[in-house]
This record gives sequence, structure tokens and C-alpha cells, in this order.
Amino acid sequence: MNPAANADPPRSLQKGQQTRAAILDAALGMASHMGLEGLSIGALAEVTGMSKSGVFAHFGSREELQISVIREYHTRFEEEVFFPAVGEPRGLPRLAALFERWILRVSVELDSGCIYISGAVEFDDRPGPVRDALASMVSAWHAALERAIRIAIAEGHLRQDTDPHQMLFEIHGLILALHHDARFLRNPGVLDRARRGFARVIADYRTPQTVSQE
Amino acid sequence: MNPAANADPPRSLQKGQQTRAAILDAALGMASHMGLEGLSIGALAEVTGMSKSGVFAHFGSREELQISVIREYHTRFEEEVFFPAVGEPRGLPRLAALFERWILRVSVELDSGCIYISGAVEFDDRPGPVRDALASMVSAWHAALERAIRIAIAEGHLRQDTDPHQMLFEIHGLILALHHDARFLRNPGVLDRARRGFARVIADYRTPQTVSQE
DNA sequence: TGCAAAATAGAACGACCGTTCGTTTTTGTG
DNA sequence: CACAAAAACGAACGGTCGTTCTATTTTGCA
Repeated sequence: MNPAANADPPRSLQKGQQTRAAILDAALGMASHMGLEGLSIGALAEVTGMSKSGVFAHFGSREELQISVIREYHTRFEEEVFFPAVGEPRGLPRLAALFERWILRVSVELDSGCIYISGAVEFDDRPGPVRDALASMVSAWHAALERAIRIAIAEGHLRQDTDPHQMLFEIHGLILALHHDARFLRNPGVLDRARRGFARVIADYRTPQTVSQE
Repeated sequence: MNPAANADPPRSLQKGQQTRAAILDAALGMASHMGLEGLSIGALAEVTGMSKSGVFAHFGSREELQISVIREYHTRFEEEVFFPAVGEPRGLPRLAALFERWILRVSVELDSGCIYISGAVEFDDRPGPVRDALASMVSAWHAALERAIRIAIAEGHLRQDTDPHQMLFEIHGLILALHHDARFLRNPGVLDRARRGFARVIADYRTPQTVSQE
């Protein structure tokens, strides 16, 4: 049925790693739509044009496939959100860049979905390696954000008595609300709502004197 | 295996409605843990001590079962969150009561899960009657909240230029962050974080003069 | 170019799924 | 008490799932 789908394969990777990457790419797309629990090796085989056992052999188990997908998502998230933003100046500019890239990632994902968010709901009651992998990466991301907040405090951009945990909690809420309203309710204009929410949070935690300084 | 589980059945309902209610109760508990997609008629039959076909006959299809669970959750949510809160005085007191009961519902559900939230993630990419039922009830709840905000504006408790949609967006974010951090990350003390976030939102949208008035 | 190793295919498995159907039990009532 | 209606059962169905095995093909290197 499927005309041979491999066009100009780059010679940089071994064949195995190459198809593994292709499978992982398809799996990430599938998990974004159907969730990590919606991942099916059979469907994945159909999409990639290989046999079920061929797909299976690359991961050894469904659970390992799910974890691989999580790791792949983590890598992309780092590349598209974290690394570009840490190039910004320390303090508020960096924090704002992190947030802006974050909301773009979540809302570009109008048709792809954030695995961190959907995974958190899917696995909040399912102990095991998948949940552990997911939780550790979400926690790492939150820790990075909290670090950015602490830097902004140290730089004098935010009030000295700012509770970084609390501020992160509120910012994270804006992301989750954006995800919910954009993907589930399909409300238009939610991206700007998230931005306005962020501006209000920043305004609240900002040092009074810097308002006129900048 | 299972010793006859029906102890003193109330005579108010027909037998059919009675067992249907029992099934629905078990289904709600199961859906809270495994999600609406995790609902399985076989597992439900085992829990209630009846046959698969016996359970099935009460709903006619798995989809209808899911919708029934959503409706049941809606009813309980109304009873435990909405109705008691609308007894409070119009304006800020009522809005605060709605929020307080809401966060309790979400965090008491440390071991039961909010179907509105998990369902939104599960069905954001799955068109169909289940998604429609879920969306209509979530929207109804949001509309009720927005109404409460508008009343608070009309009462003069909140600034006249308050954007109800925006404020709802931010409050909803607090709920979602609470749900995420409590259930997935299992962070302690998140309930108070949600309360502090709410207080900050209120403070921002409050009419300046009322601060000293009360 | 030849050959071991890696990659993929293909068939089969046991388990669970939702659903159907015919039968049996239980219910409520005239 | 009898009897029709409602409820519950039990077996079977076609399907999909993850996984295992053995064979076949493809790869990459000596």
C-alpha cells in the first residue's frame, strides 16, 4: 500500500537510530493528540509503514516507548523554550522571554498538545516509571523557572519579599488556563489573556521604584 | 465470591434505578482515578458484583455511560459547590464562597480527581457527544462564575473596568495549578497557595475605596 | 565481495475490550 | 397467587492490544 517512504536518508546516523528517530517523531505527534496512554504500537506501525514487531523492537516495551517520547519532548522543549530564553539578560527580561516562548509552545500546540500537561493529568494516579520520568522533567522545568525568578529578585527587578514558589504557582496557572481554554474550549484570544495575566503578576511582584526607573 | 452486597435497599426507587445509581457511583469513582477513557464496563461489573451485560444494559453503550457519569458529576458539583455558595450575599462574598468551595472540591479530590479537568485534557482532541456534554457543562459552570463576577462589579465591590473574562481566566488558572500541583506533583500546602493567589487577584480588581471601607 | 550482525517482517499468543443475543431470575402488580 | 415486565446473567462474537517467537531481509564492515 505505502510507497517506500524513505527519501534521501542522511548518512550521519546508523539505519537503526534513523528509523528509531522517525518512529519517535510519529509517536510524539500521536501522543500529542491522543495522550501518552493513547499511544498504540499498532497504530504507530501503520503510520510509519512498518510492522508492529519492527516498531516494538526499537523500544522493547510500550512503557519504554512512552518514556522515550517524554524524553524526546523534553529535548525539544529545552531547545525551543529554555535555551533561547537563557540568552536573554538576567532577571525580568529572561523571565519574560521564558514565559513568552512557553505560551507560544502551548498555543502553537493548538493542534499538538503539551505532553507535560496532558501527561500530568493522565498519570497523576498511575504510579510507575512513566509517571516518574514525567514528574522529574516537569519538576526540572519548574526548578528552572524558579531559578529565573530568584535571579530576578537578586537583580532587584522583583520585590525582595517575593515568594518564588508562589509566583511560579500563579504563572503556571496562567499556562494551564491557556492550554485549557485554547485546546478544550477553543476560545479565541486566550493568548493575550495569558500575556495580560503575566503582566499583572509581574506588576504585583515588581519593586515599586523600578516602575519609573525603566 | 462476593457476599450479596445489597443491604437494606431504600424503597423509594425502582430496583432498576437503584442499581443504576450504584453503578454510576462506582463509575464516578473509577473515572476520577482512571479518567473517562479509563472507564471499563468489565471492571465496573467486577466492582459492583454484577455481570458485564447487566451493567451494560443500564446504559446501552459505553459512550452513554461516560455521558451519564459526566451528568452525575455535574449534579454533585452543583450541590457541593454552586448551590451552597449562591446562598451567600451578592458580590465579593459570594464569589469568594464559590472559590473556596471550588478549591476544596479539587483538593479533597486528592484521591478522587476532578472530571471537568481530566476530561478537558482527555477530550480536547476527540470530537463527539462525550466532548460536547463535557464542554457544555464546563461552559455552564464558567458562565455561572462570570455571572458572579459581574454581580460583584455591579455591587461596586470590583472596579467598573474589570474584564470578567480576564478575571475568570486568572482564577481558573489558580484552580488548574492547584489541581496539577496537588495531584501530580503532590506538593503540600498548595491549597493555601491557591487562596493567596485568589486574594491577590481580588486585591488587583478591587475598587480602591472599598479597601478601607470594609 | 562475503559474512556476521543488526533490523525488519510475519504469524501467533493470551488478555481484555464493547457489544449482541438468548435464557433465567427477579420484580412489581392486578 | 399468578403472570407479564423488568432486570440480570452467561456465553459468545469480532476486534485491538502488547508481546513473543522464528524467519527473512538489510546493513555495514573486513
